[in-house]
Amino acid sequence: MRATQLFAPTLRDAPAEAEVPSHRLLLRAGYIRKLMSGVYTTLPLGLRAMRRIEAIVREEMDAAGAQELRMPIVVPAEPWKVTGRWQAYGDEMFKLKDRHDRELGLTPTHEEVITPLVAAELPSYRDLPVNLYQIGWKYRDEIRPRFGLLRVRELLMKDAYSFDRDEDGMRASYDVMLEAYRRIFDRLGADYVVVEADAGQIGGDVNHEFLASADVGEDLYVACEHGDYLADLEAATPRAPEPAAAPAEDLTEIHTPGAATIDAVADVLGRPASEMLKCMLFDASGRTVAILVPGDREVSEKKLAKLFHPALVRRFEDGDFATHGYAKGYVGPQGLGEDVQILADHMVRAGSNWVTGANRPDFHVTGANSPRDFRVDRFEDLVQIREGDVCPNDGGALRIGRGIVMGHTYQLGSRYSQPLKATFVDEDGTEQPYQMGCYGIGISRTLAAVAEQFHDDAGLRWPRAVAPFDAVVVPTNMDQPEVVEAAERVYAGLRAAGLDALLDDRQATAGVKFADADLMGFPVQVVVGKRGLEAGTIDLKLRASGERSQADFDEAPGAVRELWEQAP
RNA sequence: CGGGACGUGGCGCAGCUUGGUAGCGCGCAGCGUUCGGGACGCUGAGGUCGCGGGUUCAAAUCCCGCCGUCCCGACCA
Repeated sequence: MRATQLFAPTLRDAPAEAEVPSHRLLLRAGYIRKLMSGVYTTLPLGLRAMRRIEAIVREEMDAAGAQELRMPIVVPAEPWKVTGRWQAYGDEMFKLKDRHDRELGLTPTHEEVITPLVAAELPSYRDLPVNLYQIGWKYRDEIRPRFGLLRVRELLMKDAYSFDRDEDGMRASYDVMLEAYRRIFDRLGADYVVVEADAGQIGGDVNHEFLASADVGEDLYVACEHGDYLADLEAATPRAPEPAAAPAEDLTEIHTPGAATIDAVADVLGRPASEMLKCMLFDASGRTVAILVPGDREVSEKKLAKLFHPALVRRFEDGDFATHGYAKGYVGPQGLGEDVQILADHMVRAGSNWVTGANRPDFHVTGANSPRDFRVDRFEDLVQIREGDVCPNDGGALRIGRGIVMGHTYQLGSRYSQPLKATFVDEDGTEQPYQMGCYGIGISRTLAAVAEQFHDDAGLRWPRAVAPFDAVVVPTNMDQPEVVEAAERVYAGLRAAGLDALLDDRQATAGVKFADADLMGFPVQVVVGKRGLEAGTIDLKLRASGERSQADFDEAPGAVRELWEQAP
């Protein structure tokens, strides 16, 4: 490819709207352009890089026994209503109507398409297992698209779906996919972790996320300092501390005027927040629930949502306090009626002689102990995890990291096959729902995630698995025919050596070409100039390390290939 | 949706407080000089100042409404 024929407009200044490195650099280096919020055009360089990723994904999917197909992106509403996701996705799903006023949607994922397809065509246990995948566009009307390709409304995704006869089969298929995913991300050169995660909108029990570690990652995960525990922040469960055995003090009411927050009470009493018992009220589809956590901890509303699913949990608002007659800021678990369910975090077990609300304005109590002064219906994992919490496996300290979700795998079981009545006839003649798994990789996001990990001040510096070109040949003196001619020969030699090279044949100064080469991030730069030619050499630069070297002009292809192989 | 900011040639910005001529850098075109880390000179093209309304003799500038974009929160590949 010649630069004069490549549509790759570079920007000297970063557009003001781009904040994170991947967004800024993909725009500047001419990989993408924005059409509207969360929707991007992929320019030739971006498309090449994405195709490199796709190729690796395809190879590993095929090797793992999955077959590629392609499904529509415009789909009828009905199956989505059957599975409940028409409702569950809500405004996040793009919805439209055709001329007959039929409700249609743009696909956020494809369970509702593939499941009926398989059910109609693979009626026997003899047809199983099967694993089908596609690489295609997904649509999600995100609340807030951001960070360039990292969170968009139109995304390129590889989605695979496995269908098995029973749960053992599903788990086996799942394990095969997990292995394939590891190979994919290893080959991409990305620095990533695999964590147990929250299932979100998709559903199912077991699931894993593949996270590229990155400062701009929106997903928090916890990792044990000893490396034996990894989990998504929302799925992580710290080890519950040992119950404490302090002598119980008397329950005493104290006057705490105006101290309606934990901090205020801690201030008034001169005691740490960890000795307070935070009692938060929630409404779980009409039922009142009290959640107890130590005063220095936050309640994880995601964990609550999961615990109470399918009931909808929401925090009490001012109106709720009023109608139920609770004093906001002064609620304590003592004396709450039987109609109120009281859940406490495991950490509450470890404390005693709590300071908590007295259930009337401007008063708290000290010395509150369970079960003498208040009851706990159930102990659950309810707190938001934080740095330094205790690893459930070995007691090590947990650290919090940030990552970008590149892939997510789920064991769905019959979450979709059941409602969609997708069944096969088993060996014993009975109808059984398929046991499914689904496996996603955000191709466009992965490109951005890799860019987050591989860049410097000068621009992108792709690992060779992703780079749109393996090398760029830069003739420095376009006014000198012998230089141009030599560059052409090197370019031809590289192609003969199996390298996908870009020849920067633009009538531009060397400085411009060097700057663009750095910006675009090709692994190897080959400089052909007058100076070198006189000595019979070319100059090489490894983008990743900035390391420069020389090679004999006559041995250019071999030398470049050798250097390229040293690239990450 | 709640909170914050921004919208002026392709990109980055100034001008707005205190209404009166639309300006700078980069990029783009032509000519010349340069030519191994974003060269230089001269000449030139390019702007409904986001949109609509209002105030005013006069609005990029003041007022109202709308739209768009970005950032912080709840969602996800």
